[in-house]
Amino acid sequence: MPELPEVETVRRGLVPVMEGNVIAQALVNRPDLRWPFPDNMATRLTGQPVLRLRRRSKYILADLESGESLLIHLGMSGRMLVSGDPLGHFVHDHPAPEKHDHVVLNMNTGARITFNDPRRFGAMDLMPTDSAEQHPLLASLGPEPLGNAFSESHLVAALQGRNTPIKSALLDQKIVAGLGNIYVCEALFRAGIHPARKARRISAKRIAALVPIIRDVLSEAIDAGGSSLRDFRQADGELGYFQHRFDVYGREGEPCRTPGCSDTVRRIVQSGRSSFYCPTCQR
DNA sequence: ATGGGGGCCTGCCGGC
DNA sequence: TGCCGGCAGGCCCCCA
Repeated sequence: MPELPEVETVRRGLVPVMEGNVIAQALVNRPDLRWPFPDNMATRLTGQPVLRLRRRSKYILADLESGESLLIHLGMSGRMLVSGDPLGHFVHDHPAPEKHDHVVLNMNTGARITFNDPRRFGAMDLMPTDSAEQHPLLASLGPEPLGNAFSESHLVAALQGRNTPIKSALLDQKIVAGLGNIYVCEALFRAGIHPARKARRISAKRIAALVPIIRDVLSEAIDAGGSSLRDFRQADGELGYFQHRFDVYGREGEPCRTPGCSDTVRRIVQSGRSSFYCPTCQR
């Protein structure tokens, strides 16, 4: 159930296993996830050296020597399991296959990467590396929140006149890429902004303050993922799931963490999604 | 153009 | 114990 920090954690975990190594064999166990896999995906992956692993928003891109890039999206329930890694970072033995193991990549090093996704909201696709940005899933994405293009002036301009709740606006991947429900809730808590407040009713000053807060929330989560990744290496090789301490997300009815605040975290539903917030601290 | 809602899937959890 | 409704962190598509 990954947002940007979880995807980045998965990418970092895959780098030592994939980058510079060859996909000796790709096994594709069903014709599709959310969408059909591209024609001959297994053939187009098999034998390919992986030059580089990149991330754009919540997507991982593996650049192959053939000039194609493999796009990986984990959807809501996608997981990457690494086993048989000769570097010793992950479990050495290959575990028994499990339900929902949809794609398996056997590397020339003996490492195996298994993509497991029960809900199948995930996706894989292949496209030319040199036009990857034009891929339909990537073409209309807004700036990376940890990059220079995500500036205070960008966010102020993007929210200008928008009549939608700030919560919905920050979930809009065209405005800023990579945020999901959890980190939007967390960022709005830190910024002291009520999730239902209309974007156009928030002062430019408060919008601008959101930019470093969003960066901090995501960076801290990535750091937390990096530290727990070491634990997973000793455990079962699973990448991307880690416990992180949230201030409001999933804490309905529990005390607000703001020092001196005696209120409790509330939950409201916006566009069918839960929003968690403190009514005293967020206006 | 913008904003809101439905739908895709399976698994899990709490209540009866 | 079993069944059922509600819920889940993403994203696309359609409609007003």
